[in-house]
Amino acid sequence: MKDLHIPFYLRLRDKLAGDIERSVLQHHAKLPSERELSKTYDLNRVTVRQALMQLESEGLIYRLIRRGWYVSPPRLFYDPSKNISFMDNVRAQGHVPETIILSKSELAASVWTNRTMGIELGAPVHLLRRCRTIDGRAVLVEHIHVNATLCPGLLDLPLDCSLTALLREHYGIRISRTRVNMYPAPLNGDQAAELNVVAGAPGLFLTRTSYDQNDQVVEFDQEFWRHDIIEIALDVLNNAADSE
Amino acid sequence: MKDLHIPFYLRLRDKLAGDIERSVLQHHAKLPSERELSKTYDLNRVTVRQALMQLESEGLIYRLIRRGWYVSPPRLFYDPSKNISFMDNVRAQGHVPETIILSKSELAASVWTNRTMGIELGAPVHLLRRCRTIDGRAVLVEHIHVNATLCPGLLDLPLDCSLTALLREHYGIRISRTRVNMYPAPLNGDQAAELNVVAGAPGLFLTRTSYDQNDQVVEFDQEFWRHDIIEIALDVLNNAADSE
DNA sequence: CCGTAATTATGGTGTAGACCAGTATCCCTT
DNA sequence: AAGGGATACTGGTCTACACCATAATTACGG
Repeated sequence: MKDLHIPFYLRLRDKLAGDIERSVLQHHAKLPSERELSKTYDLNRVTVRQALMQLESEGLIYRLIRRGWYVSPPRLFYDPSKNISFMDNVRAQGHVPETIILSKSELAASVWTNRTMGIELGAPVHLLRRCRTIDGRAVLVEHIHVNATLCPGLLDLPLDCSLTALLREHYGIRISRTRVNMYPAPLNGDQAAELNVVAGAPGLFLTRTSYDQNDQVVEFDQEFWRHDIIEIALDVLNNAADSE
Repeated sequence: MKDLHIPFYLRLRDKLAGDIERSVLQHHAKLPSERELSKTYDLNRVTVRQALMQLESEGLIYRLIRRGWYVSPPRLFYDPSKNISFMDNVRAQGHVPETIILSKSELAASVWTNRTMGIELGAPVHLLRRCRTIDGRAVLVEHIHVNATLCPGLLDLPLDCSLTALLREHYGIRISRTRVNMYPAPLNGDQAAELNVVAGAPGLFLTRTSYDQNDQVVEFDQEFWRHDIIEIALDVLNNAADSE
């Protein structure tokens, strides 16, 4: 026998999801306050929040911390197998991208840097932290580590565009291959603050390890995305002998 | 001035995360019950659950519905750009995969099927629902739609292995390219039940659209993954003219 | 008219308690 | 020894309330 009872928080979820689908609520529209929803649907505020957080995890709504809940716009497509820059990709889909430099510094390679990048302990490393926005909304923060021995003075160049282009044009470094890793993970402390979300909000963690012609790690990039911003999409061409 | 106050639920999170990292708690080990944690750390059960759900969303722990919370094992690597079958991929990483047929049926193409697969309305479509496990634990359910006109009788063949192999060997169909899409999304109702998780638990939604030599959609696969199971990893080779 | 201070409203965090629906266990009966 | 039923326990859902920090708004004073 099936359980036909649907919890209140899922019913409210369905109601609101329906309103969004039928465009009763437009993109970036503000939802009523939690207390107001609580009153109109005669539910406890805790239950209302359960429904809202459900919708958030589905990517249908997002929140501005201590300000309210808003309807999410459609996702941005991202193809990790292609080397299209963030700026170009966003523009190609009809939106306005922006890059904000949060901080830049040079530090000595730690044990961790040695492990992930193969840079000898104490050697100089550039650390660049940037925030990217789409249509004025912060969608990701990134921490970029660059082997400073290969590109001294990099941080004095204009850093609000493609780093790969800078490396190629100013230092003759060509990225031959890039390793991309990603998995869903919540945004914590610092990243959450930059993105104006509550600590622990769902996110997508993506790393990019770029190797040069000599198979040396030039750049190690950690990207913390809001989870509801992107949809990963790639085309796979099938070679002769494969199984699935 | 920074806010130095750390909420109780995050402190408990940190404590438990530390225990897991230092292997005080082993993989698949059961955590104390919510009420017990509530008592030992002198916190309300709601607050304890907040910490547990935080750890769940980070992929550090998972839950068996109404049974308890357990420590997650490491993630499985998955390269969407390669055509390695689930079975091979799991085995290659030292685990035991299994495929369970949930249901199989033939139905007439709906409007939705027409849109996504380009099959004319009313034409026959095979629908296969499977569940995949790793070391005995259900990790994903998949709904596979196959253009039945191209492969009559497919459902009478053994379906617990690679479909692509069946299509090639029995029908001479070769998949020339596959479109892979994915984004984080919670598991709802049916999928959640199959995976023994609570409705709304975090997940990863992945679709695979396979085209044959004539660029016709042969197979449309929807996969609902537990979010903590996989890490997507792929290598990108850089061509001559790219930006980032 | 503008800038600032006070007020109000909002979401974020937390407590205490309750009931329900499944799971696991143990004990009793056969 | 095996089966079955009562029972304790677990997580899942929900209420009612409270307090805080910050955002938005209003009121006030120069």
